[in-house]
Amino acid sequence: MPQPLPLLSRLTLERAKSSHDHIAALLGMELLKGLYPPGSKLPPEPQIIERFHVSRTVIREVMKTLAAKGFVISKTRVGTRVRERMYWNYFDADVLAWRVRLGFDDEFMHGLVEVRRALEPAAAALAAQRRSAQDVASLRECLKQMSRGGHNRQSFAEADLEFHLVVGNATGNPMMRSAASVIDTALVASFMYSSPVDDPLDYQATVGAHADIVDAIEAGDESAAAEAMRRVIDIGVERIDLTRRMQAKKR
Amino acid sequence: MPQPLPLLSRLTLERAKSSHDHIAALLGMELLKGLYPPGSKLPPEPQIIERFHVSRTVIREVMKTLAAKGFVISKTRVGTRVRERMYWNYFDADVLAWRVRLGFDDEFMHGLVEVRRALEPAAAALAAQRRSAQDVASLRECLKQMSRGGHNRQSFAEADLEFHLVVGNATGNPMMRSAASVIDTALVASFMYSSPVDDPLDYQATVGAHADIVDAIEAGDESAAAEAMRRVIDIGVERIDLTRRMQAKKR
DNA sequence: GATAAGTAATATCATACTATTTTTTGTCGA
DNA sequence: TCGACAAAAAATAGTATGATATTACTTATC
Repeated sequence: MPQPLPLLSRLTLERAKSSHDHIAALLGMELLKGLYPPGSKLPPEPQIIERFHVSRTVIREVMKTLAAKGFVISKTRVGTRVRERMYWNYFDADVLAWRVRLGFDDEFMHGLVEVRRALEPAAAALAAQRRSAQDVASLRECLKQMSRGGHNRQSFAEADLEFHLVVGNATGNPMMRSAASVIDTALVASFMYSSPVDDPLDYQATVGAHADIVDAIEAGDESAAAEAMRRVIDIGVERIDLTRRMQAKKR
Repeated sequence: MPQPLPLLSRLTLERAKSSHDHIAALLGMELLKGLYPPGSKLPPEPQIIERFHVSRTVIREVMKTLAAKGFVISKTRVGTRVRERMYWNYFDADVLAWRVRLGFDDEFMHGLVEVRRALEPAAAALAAQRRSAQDVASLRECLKQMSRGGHNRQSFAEADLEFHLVVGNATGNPMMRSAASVIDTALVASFMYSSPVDDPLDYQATVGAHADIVDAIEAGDESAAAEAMRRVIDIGVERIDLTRRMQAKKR
């Protein structure tokens, strides 16, 4: 039987991996950092091989991975060139994981939230429009998981992620599903930074707002579902802003 | 000097390419078609090699590409397994190109439009909030390109795509930029199916609606920009629905 | 049952060879 | 002498092949 899926592990643990994954992440992060500006050429294969002490096979497969994510493009005789940032696929679990590893700065946070505010209320509205009885049952189950006491940051984050994945699924739109999956995984990583479980009031508000979403979806009320989803996102933003201000004061 | 970018060519032409790209597209499309259900295992390497008559190198690089897009995951001794559809990266130029090649059915169209209606008005609003003088100038230039006469489907589609890319760029949000780039490229492929240039009234309405977007962005009016963007999308939807109905009648 | 040996699949390595394009060089004609 | 075209060379990624390493499942052994 297939294993249960490693939900957050990809973003959080990142331990020992294949040399391919290791080097892909390293080069990916260097690209994200802007070490190789768009339009410039990456060093030729032999040089990269030299640098990492691996076989050409590994390097080539890494390049294929980076090319698949829109970062580079290779041409015979010409070399491997970095593409314009516009073509970099930020809607990608690996890319976001690399980005998070680079640091969770304000700019990145806000960009993520902007996308989330655009997509997720729309997803909630679609879910309200098309939800099946099964979807609603799954959401209620998620809610139960979230509201059961005794959560730590990790376990609450997983429950929260699961909730949003189910909403994405209920839209019946594959693109929404895949977007929700990617975005939320990255967002939830922020829970490692500041989490609702640290503050009882925050915790209660978060769970309550999620319950509102379920109610609206069950009732088939699109605009209420979208509105409730917006509230959930905003609560998260406030928490993060608050944490930041407190940390700034401490310094 | 770097070449001008091949905007649509990736989605439309798809000519002779490397065997890697060819096989990646083939397997990617088979996966999209559901030929290998999630959870199942792909045939082992030797069998795939047999099938395509290429070297192991090529097959392995194809697998890395598919893995990078979230379609499969390979493990030593276990084999290559198809992942749940939720993890497939639909926000990807290649994946959308494969999907388009499979056919532009209603369901796909509407899914695309739903995402577009969620993201692009938000992008327009952000652009209105942050636009630079340079952005506005670029948009005006795009508009001029769109409204100059003598367009064929391809050339108008390119001008339209460029417009939306500039809007995405003006948001200053990398995720918005990359999303706009991917989505619009796929959407614009629909212009090969039905284009505003075929009908003078439609053409005029489309250009006019785009002009409204620029005006709103320049004025910094977020909600007007979002609203105008919604109108642009809806005009496109109407055109496509109309084309479909006429084609259905013909049969 | 727990442990160890075997085995089948991908992961990596090493070394060729091929194909494609850019650059250079050479040739011819004006 | 200059310029235009053509042929040759060189550089780089693309493909091919076979060997070894690693890993997780299976079976055998105690």
